Amino acid sequence: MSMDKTYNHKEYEEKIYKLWEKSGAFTPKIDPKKRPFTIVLPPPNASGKMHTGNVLMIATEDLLVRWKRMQGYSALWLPGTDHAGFETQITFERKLKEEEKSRFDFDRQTLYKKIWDFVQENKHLIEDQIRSMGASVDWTRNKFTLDLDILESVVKTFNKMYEDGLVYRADYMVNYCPICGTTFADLEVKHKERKDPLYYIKYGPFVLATVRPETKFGDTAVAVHPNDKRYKGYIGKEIEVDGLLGKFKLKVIADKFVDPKFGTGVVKVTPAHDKNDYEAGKRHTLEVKPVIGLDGRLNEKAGKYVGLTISEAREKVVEDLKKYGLLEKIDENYTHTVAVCYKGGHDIEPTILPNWFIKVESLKKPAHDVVIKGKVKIYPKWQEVKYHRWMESMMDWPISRQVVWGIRIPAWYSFNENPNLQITFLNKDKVTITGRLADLLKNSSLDDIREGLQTLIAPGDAKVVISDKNPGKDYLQETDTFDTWFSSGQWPLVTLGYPESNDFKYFYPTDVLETGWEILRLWVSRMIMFGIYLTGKPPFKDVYLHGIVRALDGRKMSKSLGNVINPEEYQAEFGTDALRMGLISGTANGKDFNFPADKVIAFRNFANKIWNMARFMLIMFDKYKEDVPFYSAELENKLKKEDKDVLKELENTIKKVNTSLEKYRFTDAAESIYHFMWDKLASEYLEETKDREDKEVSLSVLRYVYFNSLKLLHPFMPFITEVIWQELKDLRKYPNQLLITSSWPKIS
RNA sequence: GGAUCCAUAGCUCAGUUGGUUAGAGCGUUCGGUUUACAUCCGAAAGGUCGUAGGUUCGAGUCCUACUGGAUCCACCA
Repeated sequence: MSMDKTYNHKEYEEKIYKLWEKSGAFTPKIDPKKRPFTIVLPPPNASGKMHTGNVLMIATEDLLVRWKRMQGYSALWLPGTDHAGFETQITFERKLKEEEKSRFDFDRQTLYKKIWDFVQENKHLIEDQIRSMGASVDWTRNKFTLDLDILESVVKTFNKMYEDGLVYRADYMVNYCPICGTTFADLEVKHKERKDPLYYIKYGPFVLATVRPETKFGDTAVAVHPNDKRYKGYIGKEIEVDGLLGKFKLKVIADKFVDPKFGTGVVKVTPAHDKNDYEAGKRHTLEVKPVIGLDGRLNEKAGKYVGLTISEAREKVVEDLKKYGLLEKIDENYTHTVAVCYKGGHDIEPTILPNWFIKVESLKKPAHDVVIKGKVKIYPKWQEVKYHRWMESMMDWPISRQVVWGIRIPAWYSFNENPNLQITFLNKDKVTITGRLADLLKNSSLDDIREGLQTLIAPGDAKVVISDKNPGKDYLQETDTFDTWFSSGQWPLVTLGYPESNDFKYFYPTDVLETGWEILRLWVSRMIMFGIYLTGKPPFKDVYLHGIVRALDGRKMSKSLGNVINPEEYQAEFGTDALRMGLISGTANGKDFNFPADKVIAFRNFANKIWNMARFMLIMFDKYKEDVPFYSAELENKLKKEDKDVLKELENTIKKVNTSLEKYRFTDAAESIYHFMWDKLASEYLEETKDREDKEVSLSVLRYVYFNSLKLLHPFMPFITEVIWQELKDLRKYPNQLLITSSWPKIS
């Protein structure tokens, strides 16, 4: 008898985790006699740190897996980490900056190697945190999104899609961030409200309003609304404009996208740097004239303004417009929303670039159907609407990213056929050189270029070979990498060793995909598309979407607001079990919720409560052990009313927990165990046993009910329940048994 | 502009198909050294369920409008 008065989680958690892992409980066998139950862990960022969302995710999935494992399933929870393209590269570049370096100081393979090392150094941090959370994941099957076998599999899928005619390359108006040097998907662009000056500038016979005077060098038309009487006479005509670079002529077009009420009802059209204008340009076959380069600076078409950044150019252009009397007025109180990239919050510069695309038309229909037909169920049900709306409106998917840290697209350009490749590379003297490939080859060898290659931009009509290997010695590989979601979209397949492995055959399709609702479209929809495309089967049966854990003030956690909650502090102070249970019961139906600090405390208290129940049992059994039989049917005729009551209530609790978990109503399950154990078992029944003469009956019932309660509670609070299970070894029929692999309580 | 969700005790939230005195945790007040636990025990206070209508024998729960808040999508030259 050596239990302290209070439960000290720090003393036990690590030990217990090792006990579980060593026992092999985390590693399910392929057993034809058992039914498989599979969850693939949504891989956290390999170089990141645990945040509250991860904790909720792990708590929820561990709960499901432990429950199924105890029910006798061959339960696999497959862990892994994500290379997290952008995020990691940005983190790494911040590190480089501290060393007064930047990504431009390295060729792409050196940079890749450096990031690889950086991630490998940090990967164990997140993995250790997953361990400390008590996650019963199978570490023997641990994966990383850039593991060789994963990489091969992802590339193979791309090849197959290419052969199936689902891949194409096209010029596209992309959301380009000049600071990050890469494009962002529409979903990754955020809209921010901001006040910017609105300039009214003279434009030939017109005055028009714009916030972006610096793009005027790329204007190829002026547009008005077709019904706008003020300008009817001009439609279809050419006007002459006095510009900062001299006189030029522009066509006046009529298009409904113009809002006659905005400004003066006249709009300059810049197809190369505005989405609307680009679309309008296509309708009216306007010239597309880019004036801003990928470095975010004005190019030679901007004449004397060449080389200025966007903001510098805006300032200078406005100044000059004033000087030449071309600026009519400035509205300083104009508020509009601007597109910014979701990583750094930098302004997005819409830009035309050739990009790799996936045709989604044939993929999205079946992926939509499986949800409509209920082959894939989304919980909570009300989130399903978001899925339908997305599947209805999904457009072709741009999958290329201009970052190094990712899976390189297996496309190859031969130098013979593509002399116009735009190349940037570091030569042997570490000098950055940019130019047409054919020109560069006059001074450098192809090998030097390949060695020092940083980026390659192939024209839209480039001749390309898709191959997982270098097709010949005069080829250069595409420098773009896959969108992270392209590879993680195949995660349930590739982690299980698709298509041939025994694991794949046994564990696929998986059972539950559990994740936050914010990546329903980015990730879940893509997994369903890939799953059906490659195997004919959706990759999971149920999707459970948890809410977002917000800060204590009800707002989203963000570094800039300074309201981020570090889960580790709660974990250290109140214990992992309390933190997990607090989060699990913080929300009932997948809605967003504020971090439930008071519930964490409540469950710490609860942990202590059941701890002390165990102490009480030790004391009692120390006294009466020999006289107390294990509970069985033979005792039934000796039972008193309170015995029958507590047994009945245990049954009800088991039922309640089962049905709640089947419906993913975790809070309901948690609350019913909590109230049963505290209010019924501890406050009522246990008190009654103190006065009972027939200790052999009451203690037998108490032990039976208590142990079954521990089992029910185990998936929610795994550490303390297992600790008690071990502490009470001598009170159990099978002292060597672990709670984690014990059997789930049955209803008689 | 399109859409979704939310509004219940001081705080954070439950309340699943409309059905008896609306619940929990935390907090508050009062009282407890009963040998498992003060991270405990006992008791109490506290809600016209955002506002206004409607459907119904009956509405926190369904419908309409409004007010306030959150979020998503699209877009703003």
